[in-house]
Amino acid sequence: MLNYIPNGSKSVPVNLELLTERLKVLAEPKRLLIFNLLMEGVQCNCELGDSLQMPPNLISHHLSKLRAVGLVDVERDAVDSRWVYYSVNRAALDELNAAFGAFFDPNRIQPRRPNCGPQSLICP
Amino acid sequence: MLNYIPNGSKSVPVNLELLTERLKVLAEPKRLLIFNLLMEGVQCNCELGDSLQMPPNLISHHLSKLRAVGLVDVERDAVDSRWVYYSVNRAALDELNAAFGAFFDPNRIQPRRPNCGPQSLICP
DNA sequence: AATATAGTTCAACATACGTTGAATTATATT
DNA sequence: AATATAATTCAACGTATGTTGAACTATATT
Repeated sequence: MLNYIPNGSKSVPVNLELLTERLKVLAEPKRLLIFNLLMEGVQCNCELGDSLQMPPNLISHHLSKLRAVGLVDVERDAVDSRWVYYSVNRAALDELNAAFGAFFDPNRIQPRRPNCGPQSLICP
Repeated sequence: MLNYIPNGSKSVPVNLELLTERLKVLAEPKRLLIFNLLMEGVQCNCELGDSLQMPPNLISHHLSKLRAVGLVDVERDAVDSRWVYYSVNRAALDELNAAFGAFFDPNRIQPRRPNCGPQSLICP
């Protein structure tokens, strides 16, 4: 019902859709650099643009993708609302680490159980 | 020399190029499903195609991308070399987990140190 | 020798996506 | 009121990439 993979889906330990979605957003060189700066606490658009030598509209674009998957939060400055501050969403980061760790856990690796090939008698 | 990011690069704890490269390969729904089956020990092309209901040439294509970044190994059957068996490269998986864990470590999150905005006196 | 099988490679297509420059919004300053 | 500033949105472009069907390679079987 969740998906129609005959064999594989039964033991998938995580929400694969969410994991793929977030990995896709992170798997981009400049976005990963932006995220890295956010991990260090740097936050406003202009700072990111200066540090990474990227135009502000590109920063905006990449940040909107990071926001779309919940990895980054936004807050406007209380004194001068022209400034917006970006930060890593801690809960999403924890979720990401948990999902990634569960999926890529080396202990999940199983030895080959041949259902096919000349050393098997099941498959044609 | 390594790269020309003025501020951000100094404390990046991992090889960002390799991490991005591998995440890019994994951040694709069907490839993640293939990799999931390989974690479970299923290995030959035909099995993957049957389980995921995908044509063998597509399986080949995705597996070649997983191989290209070292995450998957290939071995031909000793008895009948028409069959090829795919497996997760344990060393690469460990590397991936180490890099991911180091980069997305929640302890890396720092509070904002304003270099910009109205609450700062440095930046215009 | 001829046929079948497992898998790969190739060419072509459609779509997704990062990048760019200009226009736009919203707030603050003069 | 007019100008400046921080950021976003929009339209357009070029490239990258997943998908498909057919051709091809290599090995095994009859």
